[in-house]
Amino acid sequence: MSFLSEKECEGPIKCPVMTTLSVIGGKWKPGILWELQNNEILRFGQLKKRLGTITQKMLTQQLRELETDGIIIRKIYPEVPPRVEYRLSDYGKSLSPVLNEMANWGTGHLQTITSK
Amino acid sequence: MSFLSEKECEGPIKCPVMTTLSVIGGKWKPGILWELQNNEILRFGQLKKRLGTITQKMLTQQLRELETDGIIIRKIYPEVPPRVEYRLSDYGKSLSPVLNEMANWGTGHLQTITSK
DNA sequence: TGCAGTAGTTTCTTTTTATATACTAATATT
DNA sequence: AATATTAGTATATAAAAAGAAACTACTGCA
Repeated sequence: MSFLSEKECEGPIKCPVMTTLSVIGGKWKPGILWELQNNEILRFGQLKKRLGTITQKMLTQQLRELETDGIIIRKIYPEVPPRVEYRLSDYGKSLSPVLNEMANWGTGHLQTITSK
Repeated sequence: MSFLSEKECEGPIKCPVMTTLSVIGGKWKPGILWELQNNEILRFGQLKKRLGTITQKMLTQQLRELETDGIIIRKIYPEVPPRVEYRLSDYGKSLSPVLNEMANWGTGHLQTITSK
């Protein structure tokens, strides 16, 4: 009937929806996840190009957070010039139903608001 | 295979995940939606009490945004002292699969991070 | 010697979000 | 006449998120 228990959304106890938001929220994370969902492996520069207007600082920062949360895997090749590859972890792949639902609803909502 | 098309996440075209985020994101909206999902009808003051530490300004602001997006319905009773009731619209109820997935994943994630 | 290439880091500024606090209106109750 | 009640507004402030721009390291190549 409900999607979370009363206690989980009260007082100092964390609401699980907000927990999810803390992992995939923000301006760039959805785009990063989307790219990694579609491409399996991407280097830093490729990711940056695909995201278009993101700054290096933001990309690094968001990637680090996703890595810390166990969503993505960062693989460094000790070469010069440097090469770093990013991919979704298995845990990160477990987000796909969430992202799917969000994307579906968002697509419908976009139609709703642009057609009236 | 994928949850959104390439174009939908590029350039000036809006990413549908971010569209959804723009409606349900932020610090207080998940909590508001959760309360209205569980209680059907709530007055301003009841909502405020349940959310604990939210300020009146933020509550008003977030409620107005949800109303503008068609997610909730605001019913004013011309009484003194004033009475205003909030409830989810049918459109707002269409968010429940999204919130469900988010809550499920968030619950699992909370366990993951607190058990290690 | 000096430049290209990659994946960053650092510092500073701007923008966006959120908070704190005080104030209002209209009536009923004390 | 003062006070409580409810759902807000208004104004100012603080904190968080994002952006801009410059800088670094290491090596190969011209």
